[in-house]
Amino acid sequence: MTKKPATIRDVARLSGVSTATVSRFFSGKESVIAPETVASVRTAAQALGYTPSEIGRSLRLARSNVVMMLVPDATNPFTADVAASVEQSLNGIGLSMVLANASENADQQDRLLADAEGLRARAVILQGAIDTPRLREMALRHNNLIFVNRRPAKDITAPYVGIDNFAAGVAVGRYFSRQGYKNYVAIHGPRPFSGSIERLDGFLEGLGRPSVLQFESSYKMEAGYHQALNFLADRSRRYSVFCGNDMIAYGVYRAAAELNVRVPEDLVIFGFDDNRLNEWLAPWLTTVKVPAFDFGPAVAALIDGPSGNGRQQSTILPFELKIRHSA
Amino acid sequence: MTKKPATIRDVARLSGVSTATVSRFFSGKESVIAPETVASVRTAAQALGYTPSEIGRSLRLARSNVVMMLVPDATNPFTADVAASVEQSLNGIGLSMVLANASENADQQDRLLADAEGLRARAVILQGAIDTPRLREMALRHNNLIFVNRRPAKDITAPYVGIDNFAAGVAVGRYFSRQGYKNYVAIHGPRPFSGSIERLDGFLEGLGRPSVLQFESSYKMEAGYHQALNFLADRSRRYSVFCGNDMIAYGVYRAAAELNVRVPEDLVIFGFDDNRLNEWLAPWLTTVKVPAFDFGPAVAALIDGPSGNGRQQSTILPFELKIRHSA
DNA sequence: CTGAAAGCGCTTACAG
DNA sequence: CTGAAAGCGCTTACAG
Repeated sequence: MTKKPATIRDVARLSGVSTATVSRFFSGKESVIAPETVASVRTAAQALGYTPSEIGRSLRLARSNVVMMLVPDATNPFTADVAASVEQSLNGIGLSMVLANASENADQQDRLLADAEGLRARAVILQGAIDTPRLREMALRHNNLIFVNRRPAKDITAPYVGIDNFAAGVAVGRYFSRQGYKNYVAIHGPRPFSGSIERLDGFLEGLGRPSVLQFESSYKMEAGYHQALNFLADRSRRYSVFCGNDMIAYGVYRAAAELNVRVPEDLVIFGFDDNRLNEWLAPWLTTVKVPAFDFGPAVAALIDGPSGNGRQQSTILPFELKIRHSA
Repeated sequence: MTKKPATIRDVARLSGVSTATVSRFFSGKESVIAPETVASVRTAAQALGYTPSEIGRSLRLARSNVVMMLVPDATNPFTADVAASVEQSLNGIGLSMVLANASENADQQDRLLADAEGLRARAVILQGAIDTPRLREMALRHNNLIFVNRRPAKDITAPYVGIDNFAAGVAVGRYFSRQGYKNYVAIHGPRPFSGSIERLDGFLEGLGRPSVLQFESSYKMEAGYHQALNFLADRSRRYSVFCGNDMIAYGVYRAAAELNVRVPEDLVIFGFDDNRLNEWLAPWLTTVKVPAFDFGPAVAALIDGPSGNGRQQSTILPFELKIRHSA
């Protein structure tokens, strides 16, 4: 800052009123103030370019208007859409959202949780939480944690917004089984993410638990690509692959393309999320559609109200199988 | 928050020292404190689950550790990569980054600028700034604005980090001209973004200013798709299209696919950014590569130092034509 | 090595 | 309708 910003005292002085009155003006209590006073405060504030300090206000009110969202990977389009949806809903109730990248890394997540405490964040939204001691401890101390897209660990009580991952896995497993696919492969997400395991377990359940080749992978194209190389070399079988998310599926698809493996003739691919890229760049991908834009209102409802004690129940969003070309 | 968080006073009380000493411990002045004192403070803080309030600290120090980045569209993968790069570099020097979506909307941008002032953000990074009165006024009042990827308006003095968009446009124009392309089309980004016009003007310059069909478009797939429909109906010509960014190019490509227009035989497409999706989902796209991951260090260098007065000169990053299949 | 004290920018119950 | 005053959680120059 070149000049230091004007304070409430500067405005009070210039308009010849007390800071209390200026404060009332900026806290939406204009109706209590005499019209002439309102006018003079407004003029003074404008002349000084005054914007109330959120810091001062937060300190006084003992709560900030900042909500922090932790995401495992901000470059994932599905994650970005969920974040955009939540941000919009939050703005609608006067809150700001801060986005931070945990990068699928437990230490990084814990560091950011500490930051959120330091900022006295109004709420912490965890997209794809990793179960760590720090997180458990924080859940004990606060009731402002919201889990999105992946459930909290069993013994953490906190609201969850997202689909029923197990049920979705079951639906995919049943579909595979009905279609008569063979040579099942599951490239699931990291085990520390509860959602990864739920999707996998559901899939096994839906299949009726026959043998399934399992690979653990981060939720990235690169990882899906490398995992696919593990089994695609064997050209004698037609594998049918359930991917932990669409990004993994893109990676598998690319590996197939490079090896001249045809989809779906020689390889079946099923994704998860139905991120917006599918419509434009991967219209061939059969996947589970998760309604990214329904997250915002559901999350906002959990924070709503000045007291911050929105209802604490979880919201289970619907999912849908989107059958397209690849399966 | 269930219980209200512990304060520095609680820790002081429990450990039997003054708040000054606790403060010193948490501000990295441990070396000044007697070892036994350190130990007792540490124990007390742990017992109470104490995390220093960033709000109290910010108020006292009259500066926060928060940097706000405004992006035109967080779901654009290029934008997301630049943001990730900047965030990482900022974290490296103890700063937090807040991401907010201006959504290519002047009013929304101005609202967020006000938020940034309220938060007393250490710096405001504008990816794709829109030239508004509010922005000019703010540039006058502060010296903590950093323009990324699109230059500030001519009469705003603030550092810029990004490529030379005009030069990149020239390079593409020359390439079109050398290849003997005809029926030039430019689908450029919104005029309020200086970068859009620089790319377009450069393109015209490189071409030698022959007639060019021009369409203004937001930087989105949807928009590129709809703009392409304007000229793709005319099957008698082989158009050669310079797109304002890769997202627009994806939209054009989809329109072509739907109309059975072959690329590059019947239609030439040139993108801009070379976002990470190209490697995986659009390996056919010829484009201008902008080094997304070089932005972070360059931006951090402008903020560096506790006084916050990093060198104020701009950084011009290199660009590169990536010739692939579509042009 | 340590503490008492002032003050950062706000808001609000209280009194008028 | 308005103001004086207390206090939110910190840090730091000053004194010891």
